[in-house]
Amino acid sequence: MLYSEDITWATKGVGEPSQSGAQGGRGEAQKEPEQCPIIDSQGLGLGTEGDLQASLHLEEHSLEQVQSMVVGEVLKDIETACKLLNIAADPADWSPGNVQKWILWTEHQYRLPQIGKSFQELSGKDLCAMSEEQFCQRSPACGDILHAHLDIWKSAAWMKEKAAPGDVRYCGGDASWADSEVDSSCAGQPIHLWQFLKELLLKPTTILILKPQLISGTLSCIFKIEDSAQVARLWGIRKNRPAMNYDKLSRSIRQYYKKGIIRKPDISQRLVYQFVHPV
DNA sequence: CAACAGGATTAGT
DNA sequence: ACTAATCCTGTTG
Repeated sequence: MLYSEDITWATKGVGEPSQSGAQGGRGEAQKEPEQCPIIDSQGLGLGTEGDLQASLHLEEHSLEQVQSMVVGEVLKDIETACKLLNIAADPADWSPGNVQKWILWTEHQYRLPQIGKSFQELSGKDLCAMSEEQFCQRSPACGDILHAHLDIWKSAAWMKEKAAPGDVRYCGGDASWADSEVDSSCAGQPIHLWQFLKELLLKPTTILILKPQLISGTLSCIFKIEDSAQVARLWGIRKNRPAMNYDKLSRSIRQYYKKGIIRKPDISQRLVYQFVHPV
């Protein structure tokens, strides 16, 4: 269902806005399935019918690969957004406040024109029941786009429910995954502190917590270090630096000030920092 | 006292 | 060259 819409949305939306930090290390993990250049479609093939069928089959196969990859990316993005905004994955569970957050977030992520308060007072269920026309009525500028985004969230929730009804996720204690660091971002290259912090933010832990706030219409990426000693310990483990402590770690964070990666929020508080570029 | 700011030096890549 | 580790002096709540 609505795959074609998903794909067009994804190619328009997903790739572009990942200018987070310096080199947002996200896409490197899975390489794109071999790009077969012009050769396949014209140069060699098209002799016999068998060849043609084979190449068609190949194309279909790689299309499937691309599709599942894109779906995976979309699900990951949704999961990230849920954690950042502290909202449920299923739009049907949203309160009016959640709806407001989601709209602001989507608006911000995809550089949509400002919508204002035209969706206020609507619950997630209300939102889900609305047609594209009704969306456009409330927001002529980008109602269609918002509707499409919501559709993706809806089908993602639907897929999730179908795939894992009794989904018992990692409910274990905090540091269980940390010591057996088998993390995704193992590109081999040294891990940057800011990457490590972002990683920690998106994990189910209370060592480091996000406090997404709406500041002048945009979402800021403010976080609080709840356990400085623990953060330093984990960082020391990751970098194989047993003598690491928060004093030294925070010095490294401070180095980010002039690089424009992390800063202190406007109202400076102890152990609270802010990523300059929102997610 | 622990967090914070930032200079200087060294280490590791 | 760059990032981070280490060490340090001084400030602040």
